[in-house]
Amino acid sequence: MAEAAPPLARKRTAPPQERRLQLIKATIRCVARRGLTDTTTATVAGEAGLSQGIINLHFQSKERLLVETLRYLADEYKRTWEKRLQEAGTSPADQLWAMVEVDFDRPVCERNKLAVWFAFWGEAKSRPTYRKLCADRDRGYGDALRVLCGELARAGRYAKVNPERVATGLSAMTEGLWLDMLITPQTMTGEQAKQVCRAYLASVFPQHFQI
Amino acid sequence: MAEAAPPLARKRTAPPQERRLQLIKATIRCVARRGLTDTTTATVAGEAGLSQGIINLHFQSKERLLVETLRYLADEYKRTWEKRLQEAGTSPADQLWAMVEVDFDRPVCERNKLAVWFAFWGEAKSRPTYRKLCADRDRGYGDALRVLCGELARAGRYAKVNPERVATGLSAMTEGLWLDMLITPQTMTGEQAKQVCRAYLASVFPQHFQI
Amino acid sequence: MAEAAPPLARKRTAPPQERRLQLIKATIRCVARRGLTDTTTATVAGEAGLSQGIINLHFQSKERLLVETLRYLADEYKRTWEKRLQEAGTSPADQLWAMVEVDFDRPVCERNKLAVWFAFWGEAKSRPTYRKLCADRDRGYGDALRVLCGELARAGRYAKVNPERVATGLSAMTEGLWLDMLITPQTMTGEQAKQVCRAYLASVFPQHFQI
Amino acid sequence: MAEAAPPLARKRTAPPQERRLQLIKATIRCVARRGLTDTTTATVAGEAGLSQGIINLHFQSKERLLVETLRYLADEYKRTWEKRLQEAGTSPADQLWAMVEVDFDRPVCERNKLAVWFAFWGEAKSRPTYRKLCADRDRGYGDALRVLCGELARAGRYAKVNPERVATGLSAMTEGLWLDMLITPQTMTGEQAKQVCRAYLASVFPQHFQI
DNA sequence: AATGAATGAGGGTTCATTCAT
DNA sequence: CATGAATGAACCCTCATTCAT
Repeated sequence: MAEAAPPLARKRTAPPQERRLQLIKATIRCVARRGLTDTTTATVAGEAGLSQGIINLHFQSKERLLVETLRYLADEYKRTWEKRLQEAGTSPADQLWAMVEVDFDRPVCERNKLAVWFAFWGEAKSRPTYRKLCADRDRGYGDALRVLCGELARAGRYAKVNPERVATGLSAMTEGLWLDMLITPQTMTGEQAKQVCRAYLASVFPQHFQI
Repeated sequence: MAEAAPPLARKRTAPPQERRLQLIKATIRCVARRGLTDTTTATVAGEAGLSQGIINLHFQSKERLLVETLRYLADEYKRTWEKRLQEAGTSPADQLWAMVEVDFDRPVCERNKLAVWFAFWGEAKSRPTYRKLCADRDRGYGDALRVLCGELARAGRYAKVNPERVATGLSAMTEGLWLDMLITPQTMTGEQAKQVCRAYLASVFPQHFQI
Repeated sequence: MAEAAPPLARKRTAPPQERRLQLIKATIRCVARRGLTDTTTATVAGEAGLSQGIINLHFQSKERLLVETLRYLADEYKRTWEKRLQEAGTSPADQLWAMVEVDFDRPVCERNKLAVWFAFWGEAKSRPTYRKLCADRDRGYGDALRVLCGELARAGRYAKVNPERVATGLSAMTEGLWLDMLITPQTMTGEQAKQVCRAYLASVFPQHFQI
Repeated sequence: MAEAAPPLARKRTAPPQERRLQLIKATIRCVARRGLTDTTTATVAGEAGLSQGIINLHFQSKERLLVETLRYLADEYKRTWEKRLQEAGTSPADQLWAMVEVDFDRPVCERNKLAVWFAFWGEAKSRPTYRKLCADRDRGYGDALRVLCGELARAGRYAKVNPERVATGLSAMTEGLWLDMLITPQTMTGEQAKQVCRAYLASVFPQHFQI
């Protein structure tokens, strides 16, 4: 997993923030590898190379660890697209494409993380806490997409385009493509997924996107 | 569901096939209401109004019950779109639209069932059995979509359209829209979802779909 | 422990009431043998010759088992003195003495049960539930004692006797004697304890009790 | 308790003897407030305002802390009645009454300490160490009582009085009254308890005690 | 002398499964 | 075919104890 080179002897004690992150990353690997139903505190602690009690020491409960893991993913997601958006310049089309790429590049689009997203979505209906965190992530990304589609539609005189619907459709499409990457990784790669999205954008905004 | 007229008092014994279906339906309600991690055999049996041991009696194990539930959903899905396709006439555009509608109409698109799909997808990475069943469903539907998109592309002289990518994108979009219906049901209904898909089809096949 | 002759093969299933009693008796033995702090659900289940989960099956929680055990002891105590009182005839002195004897005869005064009473008293300050049950037992017995002392005081023209105080003192004395039986069983037996009480009664009601 | 004048900021290090006492007092409060089963090393350390590891540092183990706490109570008890006995003059009756008062005055008779006594008695059957300490306390006090009752019986020509039994009964009575103070504090105060004992003594030694 | 992060054995409890009825 | 009392492995969590600081 290419972790930062650890000190020769693993420290017996570490700053809380570091331990928490270590455990969250172990949780992601664990949920990806075994699913949420087979992820136990022992499993996560073992994956982190730490002892049984460590999770309750740092997170009070397994449930809290899971929530913090979801929050970590959502934060990382947001931080990533906000950064890429800044780097993408000022052209709405470039920005829109940058948003698409975020979804299919690291650090967001690792198969482990996709698996974890689906694991939480799978519990979302019955867990308001999860649902809210998922909804927030969605809304943030979706709003940015809507703004960009709107700008593009006006800029390019795409009279018939309903930016709202295009943004919603694009956002949905990336999530569906994640599912394909999760379920049939051998027939759907990040690059292919980008092309599918590009084809969509090309058909909606033909002046700005070509396949 | 037009069940066979029940006797006045609920039968204490029933044909196995009927009991199995009853338990599968209880499982769907249970997983939707409580999530996979909180779904227990007792919970399902209780939801079905039956006794503790009933699941092992009819399915040997909890795991088998879950697999059969997933299989039931996949079968129902397939049966539904095959039937609608037949009823849709011979126009590729009509057929394509029928396929979209299947995804957002009953019996496929109930919020409970969406929740269950996501629950299984959430475990799919770590459970080859689930993954295979999910992949089969996807492939079946996707293939049909590809054929229809191909026919339409040829029929309409949509030279630039890559039917493969359109089909993949459309299929992904419906799954992503399901997620929206699951996570934010108040901002995404089946009708809205259809319109988002229609907008997509209209931009790809403007001669055949209008918004 | 002189249980009712069991069937040759111990029944695998038993009426709930019977199982509960079996577990309560095992709890008494366990608490007496190991103390409340070292009494675990595993310990009790083992003592009863049953499996781990049995306690939660029949009592929902360890705490409930303990409360029911206390309630059992309190009920048995009450039942026992009420019965003895009836059998003791109508003379207040005889009745009073019967009450004393109850405290130092079976089934109430077994060393195991004394140990359990003290175990609960030891937790009573911090557990209102225990305290209430203990207070109820005390009050019931104390009230009966007060009535009898009052009758005796009037009947015998013991002008200076304050029946309330005598009853309270007598009740306290028996509890303190239980402590002696618990802590130094080799120097305090039930018979000796009775004599101590008798000496007390003889000094208060000399016409009715002789040493 | 006239502690040595503390420095402005609480000392981070203190003489071991002082720390031990501090922890013993914290233990008494803790056991009284939460019971022995819910008293943890963390709880005691927190009550003392000190850190997790402090108990093992000063007492090696939790068990030793508890034993030392019991020993502290027993020592304090002995010191207290020995001192009061000295101050009580030479009249056996006065001395006897002083012994009774010790049991219902500070520092012995605080509800917290009563609770702790009962907590240890509750474990005494299964813990020889506790039982021995309790027995020693009892014996010391009981012996003194026996001597005094004997002196009084001879002095007052109480021919029929068995001093042994009276002493045993009196000692038992005070312990039983402690139980009343513990379980139903609103209906039994130290003063009332003394009166109950006084009534007992008045009936046994009418020339020396009046109600 | 004191801290508090870390450990890991063991606690109460849950739950898939069994089996006598 | 159906029940539900019983089992026991495994879960999450607690807590006495250790040890680097």
